[in-house]
Amino acid sequence: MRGAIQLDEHFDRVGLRKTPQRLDVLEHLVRRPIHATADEIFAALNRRDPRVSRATVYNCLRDLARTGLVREVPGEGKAARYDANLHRHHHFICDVCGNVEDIEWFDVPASSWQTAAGKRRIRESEVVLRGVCSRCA
Amino acid sequence: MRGAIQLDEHFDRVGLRKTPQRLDVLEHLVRRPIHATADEIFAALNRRDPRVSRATVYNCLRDLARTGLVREVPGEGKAARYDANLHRHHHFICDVCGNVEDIEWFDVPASSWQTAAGKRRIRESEVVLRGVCSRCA
DNA sequence: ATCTAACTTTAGACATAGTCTAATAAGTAT
DNA sequence: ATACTTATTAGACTATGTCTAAAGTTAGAT
Ligand SMILES: [Mn+2]
Ligand SMILES: [Mn+2]
Ligand SMILES: [Zn+2]
Ligand SMILES: [Zn+2]
Repeated sequence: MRGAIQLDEHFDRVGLRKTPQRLDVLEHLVRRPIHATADEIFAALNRRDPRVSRATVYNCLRDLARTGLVREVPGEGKAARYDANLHRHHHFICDVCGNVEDIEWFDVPASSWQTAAGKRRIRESEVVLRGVCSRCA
Repeated sequence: MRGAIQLDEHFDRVGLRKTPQRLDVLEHLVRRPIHATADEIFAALNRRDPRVSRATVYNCLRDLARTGLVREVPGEGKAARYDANLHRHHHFICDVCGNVEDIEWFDVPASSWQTAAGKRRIRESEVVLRGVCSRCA
Protein backbone atom coordinates (compact mmCIF):
# COMPACT_ATOMS: atom_id res chain seq x y z
CA MET A 1 0.00 0.00 0.00
CA ARG A 2 2.73 2.45 0.91
CA GLY A 3 6.01 0.81 0.06
CA ALA A 4 9.44 2.28 -0.49
CA ILE A 5 8.69 3.40 -4.02
CA GLN A 6 5.61 5.42 -3.15
CA LEU A 7 7.47 6.98 -0.24
CA ASP A 8 10.28 8.08 -2.54
CA GLU A 9 7.70 9.55 -4.86
CA HIS A 10 5.91 11.29 -2.03
CA PHE A 11 8.97 12.90 -0.50
CA ASP A 12 10.12 13.91 -3.96
CA ARG A 13 6.78 15.37 -4.90
CA VAL A 14 6.42 17.47 -1.75
CA GLY A 15 10.07 18.55 -1.74
CA LEU A 16 11.12 16.91 1.53
CA ARG A 17 14.16 14.73 2.08
CA LYS A 18 13.60 11.15 3.07
CA THR A 19 15.54 11.24 6.34
CA PRO A 20 15.96 8.36 8.81
CA GLN A 21 14.16 10.35 11.50
CA ARG A 22 11.12 10.97 9.30
CA LEU A 23 11.01 7.31 8.36
CA ASP A 24 11.35 6.26 11.99
CA VAL A 25 8.47 8.46 13.10
CA LEU A 26 6.33 7.19 10.24
CA GLU A 27 7.26 3.57 10.89
CA HIS A 28 6.40 3.87 14.56
CA LEU A 29 2.94 5.13 13.68
CA VAL A 30 2.45 2.40 11.10
CA ARG A 31 3.68 -0.49 13.25
CA ARG A 32 1.92 0.52 16.46
CA PRO A 33 -1.36 1.99 15.22
CA ILE A 34 -2.47 3.26 18.62
CA HIS A 35 -2.67 6.93 17.65
CA ALA A 36 0.42 7.83 19.65
CA THR A 37 1.25 11.26 21.00
CA ALA A 38 4.41 13.11 20.03
CA ASP A 39 5.91 12.35 23.40
CA GLU A 40 5.18 8.62 23.14
CA ILE A 41 6.94 8.57 19.79
CA PHE A 42 9.86 10.57 21.14
CA ALA A 43 10.22 8.23 24.11
CA ALA A 44 10.23 5.14 21.87
CA LEU A 45 12.70 6.49 19.31
CA ASN A 46 14.93 8.10 21.91
CA ARG A 47 15.16 4.84 23.85
CA ARG A 48 16.55 3.08 20.80
CA ASP A 49 18.80 5.99 19.84
CA PRO A 50 19.40 8.64 22.51
CA ARG A 51 20.55 11.11 19.89
CA VAL A 52 17.06 11.65 18.51
CA SER A 53 15.71 14.93 19.73
CA ARG A 54 12.28 15.98 20.90
CA ALA A 55 12.27 18.90 18.46
CA THR A 56 12.91 16.53 15.58
CA VAL A 57 9.92 14.37 16.46
CA TYR A 58 7.73 17.46 16.51
CA ASN A 59 9.30 18.69 13.26
CA CYS A 60 8.78 15.34 11.58
CA LEU A 61 5.16 15.10 12.67
CA ARG A 62 4.52 18.63 11.44
CA ASP A 63 6.10 17.92 8.05
CA LEU A 64 4.51 14.50 7.65
CA ALA A 65 1.13 15.97 8.57
CA ARG A 66 1.52 18.98 6.32
CA THR A 67 2.28 16.75 3.35
CA GLY A 68 -0.46 14.27 4.13
CA LEU A 69 1.53 11.22 5.25
CA VAL A 70 0.02 11.34 8.71
CA ARG A 71 -2.90 13.13 10.22
CA GLU A 72 -3.92 14.45 13.59
CA VAL A 73 -6.85 12.72 15.23
CA PRO A 74 -9.62 14.85 16.76
CA GLY A 75 -10.24 14.33 20.45
CA GLU A 76 -10.38 16.07 23.79
CA GLY A 77 -7.09 14.98 25.29
CA LYS A 78 -4.48 17.62 25.86
CA ALA A 79 -1.77 16.01 23.74
CA ALA A 80 -2.28 15.68 19.98
CA ARG A 81 -2.55 12.13 18.65
CA TYR A 82 -1.27 11.09 15.26
CA ASP A 83 -2.36 8.52 12.72
CA ALA A 84 -0.59 7.02 9.72
CA ASN A 85 -3.65 5.15 8.55
CA LEU A 86 -4.45 7.04 5.37
CA HIS A 87 -7.52 5.03 4.47
CA ARG A 88 -10.60 7.08 5.12
CA HIS A 89 -11.84 5.98 8.50
CA HIS A 90 -13.56 7.17 11.65
CA HIS A 91 -12.53 6.87 15.29
CA PHE A 92 -13.85 5.41 18.50
CA ILE A 93 -12.77 6.75 21.89
CA CYS A 94 -13.31 4.53 24.92
CA ASP A 95 -14.97 6.28 27.86
CA VAL A 96 -13.07 4.03 30.27
CA CYS A 97 -9.49 3.59 29.03
CA GLY A 98 -9.35 6.49 26.59
CA ASN A 99 -7.90 4.37 23.81
CA VAL A 100 -8.54 5.61 20.30
CA GLU A 101 -9.48 2.90 17.82
CA ASP A 102 -10.07 2.92 14.11
CA ILE A 103 -13.56 2.46 12.77
CA GLU A 104 -13.97 1.29 9.22
CA TRP A 105 -15.15 4.03 6.91
CA PHE A 106 -18.84 4.63 6.40
CA ASP A 107 -20.36 7.54 4.63
CA VAL A 108 -22.34 10.32 6.27
CA PRO A 109 -24.39 11.29 3.25
CA ALA A 110 -24.54 14.94 2.25
CA SER A 111 -28.30 14.73 2.60
CA SER A 112 -27.73 14.39 6.35
CA TRP A 113 -25.78 17.60 6.85
CA GLN A 114 -26.71 19.66 3.78
CA THR A 115 -29.41 21.68 5.47
CA ALA A 116 -27.57 22.14 8.77
CA ALA A 117 -24.33 23.18 7.03
CA GLY A 118 -25.94 26.17 5.35
CA LYS A 119 -23.51 28.27 3.32
CA ARG A 120 -20.41 26.50 4.57
CA ARG A 121 -18.38 24.62 1.99
CA ILE A 122 -17.94 21.13 3.47
CA ARG A 123 -14.73 19.28 2.60
CA GLU A 124 -15.11 16.23 4.81
CA SER A 125 -17.06 14.81 7.69
CA GLU A 126 -15.49 12.61 10.32
CA VAL A 127 -17.43 10.73 12.96
CA VAL A 128 -16.22 10.32 16.53
CA LEU A 129 -17.94 7.40 18.22
CA ARG A 130 -17.84 7.11 22.01
CA GLY A 131 -18.66 4.31 24.37
CA VAL A 132 -16.96 1.32 25.93
CA CYS A 133 -14.38 -0.68 24.02
CA SER A 134 -14.53 -4.47 23.83
CA ARG A 135 -11.69 -4.84 26.33
CA CYS A 136 -13.29 -2.58 28.95
CA ALA A 137 -16.78 -4.05 28.56
CA MET B 1 -34.18 26.42 28.97
CA ARG B 2 -31.67 26.64 31.81
CA GLY B 3 -32.92 29.30 34.16
CA ALA B 4 -32.05 29.98 37.75
CA ILE B 5 -34.33 27.28 39.09
CA GLN B 6 -32.84 24.46 37.05
CA LEU B 7 -29.35 25.67 37.94
CA ASP B 8 -30.20 25.55 41.64
CA GLU B 9 -31.54 22.05 41.13
CA HIS B 10 -28.49 20.99 39.20
CA PHE B 11 -25.92 22.26 41.69
CA ASP B 12 -27.96 20.77 44.49
CA ARG B 13 -28.29 17.43 42.77
CA VAL B 14 -24.58 17.06 42.01
CA GLY B 15 -23.49 18.40 45.40
CA LEU B 16 -21.68 21.51 44.22
CA ARG B 17 -22.13 25.02 45.55
CA LYS B 18 -23.51 27.64 43.21
CA THR B 19 -20.59 30.06 43.44
CA PRO B 20 -20.21 33.36 41.57
CA GLN B 21 -17.13 32.04 39.77
CA ARG B 22 -18.92 28.96 38.48
CA LEU B 23 -21.81 31.07 37.30
CA ASP B 24 -19.46 33.54 35.62
CA VAL B 25 -17.67 30.81 33.70
CA LEU B 26 -20.98 29.28 32.66
CA GLU B 27 -22.44 32.65 31.69
CA HIS B 28 -19.42 33.47 29.55
CA LEU B 29 -19.84 30.25 27.61
CA VAL B 30 -23.57 30.82 27.19
CA ARG B 31 -23.36 34.45 26.11
CA ARG B 32 -20.41 34.10 23.75
CA PRO B 33 -20.94 30.67 22.20
CA ILE B 34 -17.63 30.58 20.39
CA HIS B 35 -16.30 27.45 22.13
CA ALA B 36 -13.78 29.41 24.16
CA THR B 37 -10.60 28.03 25.67
CA ALA B 38 -9.90 28.12 29.40
CA ASP B 39 -7.45 30.93 28.88
CA GLU B 40 -9.92 33.02 26.88
CA ILE B 41 -12.42 32.67 29.70
CA PHE B 42 -9.80 33.48 32.30
CA ALA B 43 -8.74 36.61 30.40
CA ALA B 44 -12.32 37.83 30.10
CA LEU B 45 -13.28 37.22 33.72
CA ASN B 46 -9.97 38.45 35.09
CA ARG B 47 -10.29 41.69 33.15
CA ARG B 48 -13.58 42.45 34.84
CA ASP B 49 -12.38 41.28 38.25
CA PRO B 50 -8.62 40.88 38.69
CA ARG B 51 -9.14 38.67 41.73
CA VAL B 52 -10.39 35.73 39.69
CA SER B 53 -7.66 33.14 39.40
CA ARG B 54 -6.55 30.94 36.57
CA ALA B 55 -6.82 27.86 38.76
CA THR B 56 -10.42 28.70 39.56
CA VAL B 57 -11.35 28.87 35.89
CA TYR B 58 -9.80 25.45 35.33
CA ASN B 59 -11.50 24.12 38.49
CA CYS B 60 -14.86 25.50 37.39
CA LEU B 61 -14.58 24.07 33.90
CA ARG B 62 -13.60 20.69 35.33
CA ASP B 63 -16.54 20.66 37.74
CA LEU B 64 -19.06 22.00 35.25
CA ALA B 65 -17.90 19.42 32.70
CA ARG B 66 -17.90 16.56 35.20
CA THR B 67 -21.49 17.33 36.14
CA GLY B 68 -22.65 17.86 32.59
CA LEU B 69 -23.28 21.62 32.50
CA VAL B 70 -20.60 22.13 29.85
CA ARG B 71 -18.73 19.83 27.56
CA GLU B 72 -15.40 19.72 25.85
CA VAL B 73 -15.45 19.98 22.06
CA PRO B 74 -13.33 17.56 20.01
CA GLY B 75 -10.75 19.12 17.74
CA GLU B 76 -7.05 19.23 16.95
CA GLY B 77 -6.01 22.48 18.59
CA LYS B 78 -3.73 22.25 21.57
CA ALA B 79 -6.03 24.05 24.00
CA ALA B 80 -9.32 22.43 25.02
CA ARG B 81 -12.47 24.25 23.92
CA TYR B 82 -15.65 24.31 25.95
CA ASP B 83 -19.31 24.45 25.08
CA ALA B 84 -22.36 25.25 27.18
CA ASN B 85 -24.79 24.35 24.40
CA LEU B 86 -26.35 21.23 25.84
CA HIS B 87 -28.62 20.56 22.90
CA ARG B 88 -27.34 17.64 20.92
CA HIS B 89 -25.40 19.13 18.05
CA HIS B 90 -22.40 18.64 15.83
CA HIS B 91 -19.49 20.94 15.03
CA PHE B 92 -17.90 22.55 12.04
CA ILE B 93 -14.25 23.64 12.05
CA CYS B 94 -13.14 26.17 9.45
CA ASP B 95 -9.96 25.22 7.59
CA VAL B 96 -9.07 28.90 7.22
CA CYS B 97 -9.88 30.74 10.47
CA GLY B 98 -10.17 27.75 12.78
CA ASN B 99 -13.47 28.89 14.25
CA VAL B 100 -15.67 26.17 15.70
CA GLU B 101 -19.34 26.54 14.85
CA ASP B 102 -22.40 24.64 15.94
CA ILE B 103 -24.19 22.45 13.44
CA GLU B 104 -27.78 21.56 14.10
CA TRP B 105 -28.22 17.99 15.21
CA PHE B 106 -28.76 15.26 12.66
CA ASP B 107 -28.72 11.59 13.34
CA VAL B 108 -26.03 9.18 12.19
CA PRO B 109 -28.22 6.09 12.17
CA ALA B 110 -26.95 3.00 13.97
CA SER B 111 -27.25 1.14 10.70
CA SER B 112 -24.33 3.26 9.47
CA TRP B 113 -21.85 2.28 12.17
CA GLN B 114 -23.32 -0.94 13.55
CA THR B 115 -21.10 -3.25 11.53
CA ALA B 116 -17.96 -1.18 11.86
CA ALA B 117 -18.38 -0.75 15.62
CA GLY B 118 -18.23 -4.51 16.26
CA LYS B 119 -18.39 -5.42 19.94
CA ARG B 120 -18.00 -1.89 21.20
CA ARG B 121 -20.91 -0.42 23.12
CA ILE B 122 -21.64 2.91 21.41
CA ARG B 123 -23.00 5.71 23.59
CA GLU B 124 -22.98 8.56 21.10
CA SER B 125 -21.70 9.60 17.73
CA GLU B 126 -20.61 13.15 17.02
CA VAL B 127 -19.78 14.46 13.59
CA VAL B 128 -16.96 16.91 12.92
CA LEU B 129 -17.48 18.72 9.63
CA ARG B 130 -14.57 20.55 8.03
CA GLY B 131 -14.38 23.06 5.22
CA VAL B 132 -14.62 26.81 4.75
CA CYS B 133 -16.99 28.89 6.83
CA SER B 134 -19.36 31.40 5.24
CA ARG B 135 -17.21 34.34 6.36
CA CYS B 136 -13.97 32.90 4.89
CA ALA B 137 -15.59 31.81 1.61
C1' DA C 1 36.00 15.02 -6.07
C1' DT C 2 35.16 19.38 -4.06
C1' DC C 3 32.42 23.18 -3.21
C1' DT C 4 28.34 25.41 -2.07
C1' DA C 5 23.78 26.26 -0.85
C1' DA C 6 19.72 24.43 0.90
C1' DC C 7 17.82 21.39 4.11
C1' DT C 8 17.73 18.90 8.49
C1' DT C 9 18.81 17.72 13.13
C1' DT C 10 19.95 18.89 17.65
C1' DA C 11 20.09 20.93 22.46
C1' DG C 12 18.20 23.86 25.04
C1' DA C 13 15.72 28.18 25.79
C1' DC C 14 11.29 29.75 25.59
C1' DA C 15 6.14 29.72 25.42
C1' DT C 16 1.71 27.93 26.32
C1' DA C 17 -1.59 24.70 28.59
C1' DG C 18 -2.85 22.46 32.58
C1' DT C 19 -2.33 20.48 37.53
C1' DC C 20 -1.23 20.64 42.35
C1' DT C 21 -0.40 22.57 47.04
C1' DA C 22 -1.00 25.11 51.01
C1' DA C 23 -3.06 29.11 52.81
C1' DT C 24 -7.18 31.84 52.94
C1' DA C 25 -12.06 32.68 52.32
C1' DA C 26 -16.81 31.41 52.24
C1' DG C 27 -20.63 28.64 53.28
C1' DT C 28 -23.08 25.04 56.41
C1' DA C 29 -24.23 22.60 60.52
C1' DT C 30 -24.47 22.28 65.40
C1' DA D 1 -20.12 31.43 68.02
C1' DT D 2 -17.73 27.28 66.79
C1' DA D 3 -16.46 23.56 64.08
C1' DC D 4 -16.57 21.58 59.77
C1' DT D 5 -16.76 21.37 54.89
C1' DT D 6 -16.13 23.26 50.46
C1' DA D 7 -14.19 26.70 47.23
C1' DT D 8 -10.89 30.22 45.74
C1' DT D 9 -6.43 31.97 45.26
C1' DA D 10 -1.35 32.66 44.14
C1' DG D 11 2.17 30.59 42.66
C1' DA D 12 5.04 26.48 42.10
C1' DC D 13 5.23 22.75 39.24
C1' DT D 14 4.46 19.55 35.18
C1' DA D 15 3.26 18.71 30.45
C1' DT D 16 2.99 20.00 25.78
C1' DG D 17 4.64 22.49 22.01
C1' DT D 18 7.59 26.18 19.43
C1' DC D 19 11.72 28.67 18.33
C1' DT D 20 16.71 29.72 17.75
C1' DA D 21 21.28 29.16 16.59
C1' DA D 22 24.84 25.98 15.78
C1' DA D 23 26.29 21.75 13.74
C1' DG D 24 25.41 17.96 10.55
C1' DT D 25 23.74 16.22 6.09
C1' DT D 26 22.46 16.09 1.31
C1' DA D 27 21.80 17.57 -3.59
C1' DG D 28 23.47 19.93 -7.29
C1' DA D 29 27.06 22.62 -9.68
C1' DT D 30 31.53 23.11 -11.00
MN1 LIG E 1 -6.96 6.09 13.00
MN1 LIG F 1 -21.07 23.66 20.20
ZN1 LIG G 1 -11.47 0.76 26.88
ZN1 LIG H 1 -13.47 30.69 8.59
